[in-house]
Amino acid sequence: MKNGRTTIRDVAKDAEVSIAAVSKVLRKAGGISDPTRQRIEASIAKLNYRPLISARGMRGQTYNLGIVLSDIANPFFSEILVGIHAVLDNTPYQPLLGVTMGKAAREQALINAMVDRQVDGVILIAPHLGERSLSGLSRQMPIVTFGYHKPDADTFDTVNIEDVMGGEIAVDHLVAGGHRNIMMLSSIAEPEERPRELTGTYQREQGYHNAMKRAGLEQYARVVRARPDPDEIGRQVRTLLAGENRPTALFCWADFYAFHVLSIAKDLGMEIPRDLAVVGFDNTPSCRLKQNDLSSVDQSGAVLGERAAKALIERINGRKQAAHTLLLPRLAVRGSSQIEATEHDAAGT
Amino acid sequence: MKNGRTTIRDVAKDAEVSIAAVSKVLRKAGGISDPTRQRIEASIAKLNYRPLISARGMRGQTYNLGIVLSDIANPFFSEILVGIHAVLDNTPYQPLLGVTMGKAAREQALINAMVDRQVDGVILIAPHLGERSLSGLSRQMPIVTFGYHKPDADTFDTVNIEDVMGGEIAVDHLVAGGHRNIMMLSSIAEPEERPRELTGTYQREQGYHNAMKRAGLEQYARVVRARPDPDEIGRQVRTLLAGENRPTALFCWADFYAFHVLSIAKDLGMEIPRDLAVVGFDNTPSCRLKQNDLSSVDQSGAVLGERAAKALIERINGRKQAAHTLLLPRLAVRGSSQIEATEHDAAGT
DNA sequence: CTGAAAGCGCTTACAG
DNA sequence: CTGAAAGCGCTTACAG
Repeated sequence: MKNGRTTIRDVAKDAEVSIAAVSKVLRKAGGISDPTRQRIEASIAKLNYRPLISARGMRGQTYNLGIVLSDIANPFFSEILVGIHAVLDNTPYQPLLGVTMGKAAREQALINAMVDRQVDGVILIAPHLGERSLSGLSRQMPIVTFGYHKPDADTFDTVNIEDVMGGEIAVDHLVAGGHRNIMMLSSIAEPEERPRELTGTYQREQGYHNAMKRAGLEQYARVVRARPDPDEIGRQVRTLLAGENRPTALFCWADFYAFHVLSIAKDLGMEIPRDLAVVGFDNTPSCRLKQNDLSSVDQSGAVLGERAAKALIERINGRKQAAHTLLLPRLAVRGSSQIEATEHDAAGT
Repeated sequence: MKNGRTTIRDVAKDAEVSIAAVSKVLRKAGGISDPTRQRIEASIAKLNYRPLISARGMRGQTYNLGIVLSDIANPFFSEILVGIHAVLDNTPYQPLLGVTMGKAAREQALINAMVDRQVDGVILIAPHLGERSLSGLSRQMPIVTFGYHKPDADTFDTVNIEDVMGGEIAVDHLVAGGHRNIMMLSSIAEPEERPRELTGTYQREQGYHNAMKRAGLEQYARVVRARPDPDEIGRQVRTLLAGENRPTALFCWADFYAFHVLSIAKDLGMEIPRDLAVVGFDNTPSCRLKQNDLSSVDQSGAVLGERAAKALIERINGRKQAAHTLLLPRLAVRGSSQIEATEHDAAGT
């Protein structure tokens, strides 16, 4: 009698039925006559009864879904969460968010914590785990990943955008603007279990190389990588912009990096896009601010989140084969890559 | 035998003791001889045993802590989470994040979900609930709030910064810079249960008024409020800057609003700080970017998060009287409010 | 359709 | 110090 909380027994007594009958109504399990069901539903409402999750967990589902992400500060990830919430809002499922703060060890600890809490399934956003860990985990519970390019995975679902194409359209746009010396600013993480080839970042690099090759600009192709740390980004970009073969255009794997590029360029007295054209990735809301006015490859976080949540619920409801979703990116052109560009006339240029 | 998960019974068998003994070791409950304890600990490690949270929840603690926040995209809130994580990292407690997306109804639903999941306590970040709901909730479990100015609450703890002082030092700084027509851009939310007087936003408005009065500028004092929506902020600010008594300086209740002000000012061809000085609040990382270069009232999110987490754990461990923490803000001066200012020479001016 | 009973994996008095 | 037993609030076969 925890805090005098209303239990299934109280409801059964009030509706004058067995607790088994109440349980069946709760789970919409059928095998209940209409009048009985209505009586039970009335008692549930009257007593404001909500089942205790621990007790359910001892036998059945917890209706908890684990959401694991590395960086809660990333606005793009927030949009994914919005999409996930939109799907979950009308379901009994409750998201349990876990943040790894970029530490791979915390990711494993967090997943263990979620297993211990018997989540019904988990969405991993840009996971750092390797394939073995992931497929091991997927034997225990349904899994959907985002930002993990493994379209042949057969024990878990993936949701991604075509990151290769994202890199390509960014570079194509810069090439069309007359740029030849186009460089890419990418990211690098600590050594980790996951093969780098599976990350969106790597795929974007591939897209960059593809487009440079196609444009006959292979000799200009150069990728610089920095850890997601303002100081290191600063060092790399300053070196880059002070160097001999200083680029006229820079494709950044994420808006976050691009904003730092804009900051450094401004600090160096450079004018954007005259002295340097910049294109980011994610099309986060800050891109629209005039002080940034950043062109960016758009991937709809909300749509991605919705797809991931739907896939997970399908899995929980019994789907056995893997489903792999691949969405297409589009480019939002703004002033950082096009003189006198606005979002409107950009298309006409 | 869920997935063949290792249970307390397996450990007991391996260590050749009773499950009660294992339980005592798990909870560090004492009443176990040293050799027995060591044998049990060895078995736990050997079998990689972790207790099932649901089963613990049926009798004792879940070691889950609820963290409820409105907006996961707010970088300041992310910093609070960093602080919370820092404290929790070396404890058995696991944070369960819930996001209300600014909807008061979701806040109540989320709290219910956490009650159903038997969290040992909850940290509410800028809650929308009224006092009755909060004190009712605090009878069920330990509660710590942030951004809820209720220093006389006796059933829950509060952690805050001195928001009134925050408003004052922002305005004092602008007054010292020669400004007289200083306005404030504040926020307004949908009607809600919580009295507005308890919010940091309101307290910042009070600080604004205090400082204006002290400087003899009462006749200039004017607060404009906008919902946290880019379009509405845009409308309000454009009206403001086009009006007769257009301000020479604007104090914004949050950096997010200030960034939009910078964007609009740029769009209107205004020069910052010559045509308009701007001061924000929170000192989020983007303030440092040169395209923003935004002066801002600093409240250390990480410290606030640590304090909140520590207070909650103290409560869980038995503290009965309320504890109220009040931290002091400081101003980070940058170019948006001071000509030729850098973070270094600002102090000398 | 309906309900009595077993049992999930722990914790907590309690007896030895 | 040690362990047998009751019980937390549900779900799940199973019998009627």
